[in-house]
Amino acid sequence: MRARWVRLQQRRDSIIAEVAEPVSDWRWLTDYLQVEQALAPVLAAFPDDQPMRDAVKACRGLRLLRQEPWECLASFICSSTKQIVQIKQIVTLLCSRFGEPVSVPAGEETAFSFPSPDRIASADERELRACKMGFRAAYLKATARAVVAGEIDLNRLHLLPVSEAREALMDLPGVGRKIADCVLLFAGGFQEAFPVDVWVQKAIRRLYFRGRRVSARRLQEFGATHFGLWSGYAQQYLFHYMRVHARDRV
DNA sequence: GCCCAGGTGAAGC
DNA sequence: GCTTCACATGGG
Repeated sequence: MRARWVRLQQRRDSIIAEVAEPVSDWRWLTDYLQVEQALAPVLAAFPDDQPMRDAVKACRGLRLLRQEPWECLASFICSSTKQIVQIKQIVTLLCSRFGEPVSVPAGEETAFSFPSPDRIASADERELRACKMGFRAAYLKATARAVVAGEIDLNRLHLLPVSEAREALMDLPGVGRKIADCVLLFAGGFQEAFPVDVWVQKAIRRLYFRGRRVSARRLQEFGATHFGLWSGYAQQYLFHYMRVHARDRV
């Protein structure tokens, strides 16, 4: 997939995209933003309970992206026990040090593509650590090598049954259930994937278990069964609701 | 200083 | 099976 520069602005009923070069086919962007995905049937499939009603109300219009699989996988490998601002910083450093320059509009700062698996696989682990990813550097490099070696075909994961795709991802170093589910959901289009991170754990504990002590395993089970066929979307509404609108209030 | 962060893997019961 | 812990690094 070719890397492109784009700046987006949201308007009430539209999105304005500024690009570096003339574009005749916008599918690369509409696919990424998933703007063709009708939200009504998704929201209608959510459980009809107060937590989901509140989350939907607070996050009106929220959609999932359809990300490029390698970029998604590599970014989430860098994400474990990191704050989101720090993850952004790591990804920015990775791009500027290992990515390729992309064309930008006149007057804009140089921008870089997300680095290829090949480039990460051949990077020195110390160079990767210099991108502030700490112990995740070894995982990232080992996974890049596995991808380069053809041990997994990220671009064909979406053709597999979800459980097989998940197993293949979890065979990679540094990839457990949560990161695997993120890649399935954000890059593979598996709408039933339900990544359980600390935010979603908090959300489910507070909203559905009244703060009672529940094992992570049990929360995973609940998430996968309670929220229906579009549980991945439900997860994202809960996640965003919790992070941006509720935090400690719920 | 202390605690926590879009977890994982290894080791301990 | 489950729970606990180390793993880098930075922010609050």
